[in-house]
Amino acid sequence: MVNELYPYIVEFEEEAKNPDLETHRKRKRSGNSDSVERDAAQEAEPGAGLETASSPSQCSVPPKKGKDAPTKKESLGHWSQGLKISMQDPKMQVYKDEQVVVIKDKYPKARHHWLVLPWASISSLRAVTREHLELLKHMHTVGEKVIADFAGSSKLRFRLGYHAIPSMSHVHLHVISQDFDSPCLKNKKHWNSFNTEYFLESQAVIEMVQKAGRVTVRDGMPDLLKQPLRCHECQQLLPSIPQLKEHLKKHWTK
DNA sequence: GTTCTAGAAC
DNA sequence: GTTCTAGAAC
Repeated sequence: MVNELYPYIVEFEEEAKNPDLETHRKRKRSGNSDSVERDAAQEAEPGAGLETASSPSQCSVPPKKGKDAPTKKESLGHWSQGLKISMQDPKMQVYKDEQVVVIKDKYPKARHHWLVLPWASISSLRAVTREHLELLKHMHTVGEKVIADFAGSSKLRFRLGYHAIPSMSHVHLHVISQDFDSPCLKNKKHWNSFNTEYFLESQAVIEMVQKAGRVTVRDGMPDLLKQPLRCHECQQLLPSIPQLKEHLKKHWTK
């Protein structure tokens, strides 16, 4: 049986956390300089991004009047589409029901870090309307259930929320414990994306959709990622990521 | 989103 | 000299 959305298999590159892989850490770069932020700020484009460069069976995609036809190698092969693929992988799925699926973040920024994704293709919060309200509430509820099921006995605090300008396509709710004890947390952008207003509380997003019918974000979000590093527990300023990470240890409940 | 690395910061 | 950050990745 053919999966219409994902007609070909994309292999995930396993991250080199395995010491055995150390010797061939060098790998081809697959860089793409397209601006992610601008991309995320645009409206959803239904139908776009489902074709592949090497798909013999799907020859004719309705050509979008001349200009920005899908000329470049992108779409599903592009890193920003990775969630669409991960969420389909049973090995990644921690929970699923008719509306949503939960996977572990591939590069967790804390001891517990999950993503709740709807099966429905919603590119980002920009595309969210009141008709998605119940879905957003369900995503939140499922997030809380996953916490209860997998970290219920821990005393860790959790937050649920969305990045104001996500890098990855497909709406995803972050469910993340507040220890931020993870080797994948490496830079200022990582920290500030979860510890400034760049992180939009799920509850606030739900209320915004309820009241305004859509999600709007204040200007200057990219600048928030460059703000000085401040401890989320005691507000202390730290001069570098290594020093922040060392500081965080004193708040651990371990 | 990550990796890699030049050169700034210490 | 070493640590650390920040920008490119065709």
